[in-house]
Amino acid sequence: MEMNNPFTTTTPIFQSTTLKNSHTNLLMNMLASNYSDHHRQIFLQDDQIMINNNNNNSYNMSSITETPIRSSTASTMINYSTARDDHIDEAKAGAAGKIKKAGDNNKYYCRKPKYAFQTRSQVDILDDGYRWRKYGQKAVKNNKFPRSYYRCTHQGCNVKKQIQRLSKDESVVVTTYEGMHSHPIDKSTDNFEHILTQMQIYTSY
DNA sequence: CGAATTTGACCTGCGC
DNA sequence: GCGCAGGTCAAATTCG
Repeated sequence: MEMNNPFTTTTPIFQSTTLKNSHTNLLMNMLASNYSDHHRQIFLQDDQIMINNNNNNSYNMSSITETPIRSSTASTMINYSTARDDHIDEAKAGAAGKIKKAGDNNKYYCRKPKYAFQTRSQVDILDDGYRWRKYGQKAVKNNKFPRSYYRCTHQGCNVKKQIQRLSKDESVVVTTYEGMHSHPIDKSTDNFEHILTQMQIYTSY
């Protein structure tokens, strides 16, 4: 399963508006200019996401095992991680890019990219150009705000995202995407500047 | 009336 | 096994 690593795209932010097939990548590129480990650390503490700093391919079963990359030049995008895919790949057990199934060394799940970024925003739902349907909402431990779960409505595209507001800083919204869209963006990108006005990139601390 | 959301039930992994 | 936490399902409800 070939996956696009979003961080490998180095297109400058404002030239990348031509990347109409992935508005998410656009946002990530936009954020890819002001990264610090400190940001990531803050996020990890707030959201209690475990991170695998050793990058030693010892992935957990958990869908939130992290594989940080480009630690010196990445972005306010918080992390890049792997999520368990739906189907099991038994043919390539042990190969890079697979997650070992717990309790069964012969079964490996495929990996999907999973990444998050945080923005300062008055509204929870930022218009990223794709169409989403909400399918769940859960209370989160140690957070007074609920987490909302969305799926891309495009047929055959099972990209998901989660949105939650931080308890410790109510102005910060964390959006986590899982998977890569397999189709063009659903909406015009004309409103991209409107997105920018919704967001204030997290540059303090 | 069809589509989207709400929301409690249900499922799974994990730690004890 | 049991309880907790996070994630998903799906019937009921609301929305456009």
